[in-house]
Amino acid sequence: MRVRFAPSPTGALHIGGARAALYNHLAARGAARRGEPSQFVLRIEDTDRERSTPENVEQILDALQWLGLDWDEGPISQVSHEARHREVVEDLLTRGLAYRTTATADDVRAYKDEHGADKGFRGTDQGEGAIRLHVPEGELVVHDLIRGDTTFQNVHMDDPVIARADGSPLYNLAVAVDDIDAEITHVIHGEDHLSNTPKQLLVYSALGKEPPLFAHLPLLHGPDGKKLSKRHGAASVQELRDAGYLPEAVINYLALLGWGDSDDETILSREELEERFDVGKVTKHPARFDETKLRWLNGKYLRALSVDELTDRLEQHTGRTGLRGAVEISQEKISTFHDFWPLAGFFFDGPKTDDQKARDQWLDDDGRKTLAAARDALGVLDPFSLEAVEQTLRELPATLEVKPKQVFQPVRVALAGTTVSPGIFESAALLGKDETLRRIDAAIASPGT
RNA sequence: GCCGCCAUCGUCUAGGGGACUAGGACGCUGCCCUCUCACGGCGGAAACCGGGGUUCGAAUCCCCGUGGCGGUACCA
Repeated sequence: MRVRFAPSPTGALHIGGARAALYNHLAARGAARRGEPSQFVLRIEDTDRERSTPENVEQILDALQWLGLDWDEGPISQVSHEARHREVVEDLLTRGLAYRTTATADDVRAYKDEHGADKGFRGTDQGEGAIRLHVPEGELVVHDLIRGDTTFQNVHMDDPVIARADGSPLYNLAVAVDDIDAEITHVIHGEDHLSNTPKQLLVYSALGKEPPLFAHLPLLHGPDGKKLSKRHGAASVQELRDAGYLPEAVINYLALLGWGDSDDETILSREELEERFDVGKVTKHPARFDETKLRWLNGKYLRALSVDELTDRLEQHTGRTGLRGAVEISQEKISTFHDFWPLAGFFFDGPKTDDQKARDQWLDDDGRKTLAAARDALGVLDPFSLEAVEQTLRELPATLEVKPKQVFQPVRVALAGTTVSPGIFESAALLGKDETLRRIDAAIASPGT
């Protein structure tokens, strides 16, 4: 099996593109596991000279690497094959299968007004202008692994332009030729290409080649059911990375977005995905990209990481060091990298100052009295260990004849400046005796209302 | 307009004529755990787009309708 991912470098790697890449990759690696020699080819579809830039290519390669989607061949620039494409075009011209015409899009429209909207444009050779392929009579059948056969009546198809007036090849010609030359066996790509496929079939048949197997993946939509785009938040792989997601979670989520097998497992390793994935079982309908489930999945993967591993990644993501202690006691409370700092930043930046409500509620007169008692009890501890802190604070409610919460929350607000934090004993132990006492003193000195 | 694809809980899906009182997951929700928030555990509500067929029997097959989406470039 030989598959390819062929993005056009017109921007960042879109999530839909990443999913297409993943499905190709899983298909190839899965087949390889079953003993079938398989390759995943990366080709850059850069024949659109206006929009294709080296920066965009770089972005796409970065994103694929981040996701762990490695390729066996490439990246191959489609433009680098231009000579070959021109040669094919010449050949088709010589054999009378293609012709030159100066007809423009407007002319095509005019032709249809005259011949009926359901009659495709048919031109004649004018010796100059763009190069179009003659569409024969009959019908073309796309054999699709996901949706079965789709039949297109040739009369509806305009003679497709395969090269510009200057001879530069266009997408439908270049794709087919490159897939033939690269001996691609399975073309797995977006459903937006479904209506292009008959045109490519024409090229295959003009060249006397057997077409590959096709699989047209349904498109991805945003939460509102509209085509996924920037305004839905994260729409590209780099945005997901920046938002603090783990690549392994993104892979798992994407794999299950539009595909599922009879097994009800949700958490699937790369290996399991490769073993189980079957492109024929991809759903036929579009799927909505919903970040909620990705968040949950990401939390699962995050918690499965060792403290060292998570610390390492978090330090890379935040550019800070010395996070291990805070990471250890925050791990079960965060779902993405981005959740970390809002939760644990107070260890490093001091208590939060933007939660007046918490101060008002817990640092009132009663609260500060409790804090004073806590300060006295903690002040004599030596060593200031987690066990000692916990034992000391746990004894306080009974001594003061108040509810546990009335001790723990004021302490929490004193240390963190807010009512949400990692465990209070762990937090105090991590801050250490001096800092803990300093923060409690500060809270007693500057009360709420 | 024309061509084409699609349609199961709010979301992602399982289902390929009887095993369906339609299963799982996220989310929502009740309880438990509990120093906050989470995590975790145990429950709950929640769907076959509509109408015709075919059949002893349809979520599953066919037709029509409706709705969504894609294409309709000398873009990819």
